[in-house]
Amino acid sequence: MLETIGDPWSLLIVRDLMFYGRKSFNEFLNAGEKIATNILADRLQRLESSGIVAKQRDSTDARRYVYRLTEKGIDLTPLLVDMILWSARHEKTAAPPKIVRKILSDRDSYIAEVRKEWASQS
Amino acid sequence: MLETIGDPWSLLIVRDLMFYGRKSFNEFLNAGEKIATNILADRLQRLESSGIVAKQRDSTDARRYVYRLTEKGIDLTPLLVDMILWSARHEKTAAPPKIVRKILSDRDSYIAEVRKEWASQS
DNA sequence: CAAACACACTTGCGGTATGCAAGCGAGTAT
DNA sequence: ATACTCGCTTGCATACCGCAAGTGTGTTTG
Repeated sequence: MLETIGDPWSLLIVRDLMFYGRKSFNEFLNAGEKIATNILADRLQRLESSGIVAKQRDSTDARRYVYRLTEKGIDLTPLLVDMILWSARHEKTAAPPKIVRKILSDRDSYIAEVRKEWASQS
Repeated sequence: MLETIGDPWSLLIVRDLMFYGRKSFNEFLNAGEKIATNILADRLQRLESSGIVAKQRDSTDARRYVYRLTEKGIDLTPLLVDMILWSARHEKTAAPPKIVRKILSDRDSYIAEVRKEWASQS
């Protein structure tokens, strides 16, 4: 658990994947958090080998890979949602207020919504 | 958020505090995870300065300090509970099966229970 | 078709954080 | 008074990280 989740970068990648629709190496890289390329490559590989994300070639551009959440990764949704809630409450959060408000009004249905979005892809 | 939570050791300390009733330096140190003393001292200080735990002298033994969760720390309960659930589902977890079963049957009331236990101390 | 470019990495290097063992000062037990 | 406990602090070797540059494969452009 903590080997995979207890790492800031891994969590950020999962978050980008889950909430922001980012899915390729460059999209993660340019996500504003300034992760180094070697660290990103390493974390993606770990996330893959721990079965949280899956990697496949982009069908439209063969140099590119597409990363997606596995079932195990999708199951992290409640956890990330709780992180967002906690941050919103106790720290100046960077999360979009729109999402925060939505989660605050109904956590469970928001989780169900995220799950539904991913259901088609996995 | 990730500065405080995105660190494995900090999370373990909060967990020990929240679920296992550990509250002194030595109790954290001998919690089986083999954290180094310098790291433990550093993490406790960070947790304190970020307002997640509070430190005070033990009234029965003046060499000892007692650490306890603040309101901000207690609010991490749902998050830790979700971690336990996720681990129980996807990894061979080290969490006591008894607790896991209890959480599985009713997450919200378990969280309320933890909160209640801490209410008296804060 | 060749040259330029994009993408996902990999490598080298200097700096920071970590693990380990030992030590230290204040307080307690004998 | 002496030995011991507790919560650190210090020194040192190793591991990890951030940054910049380079590599190989695949794609676009003239």
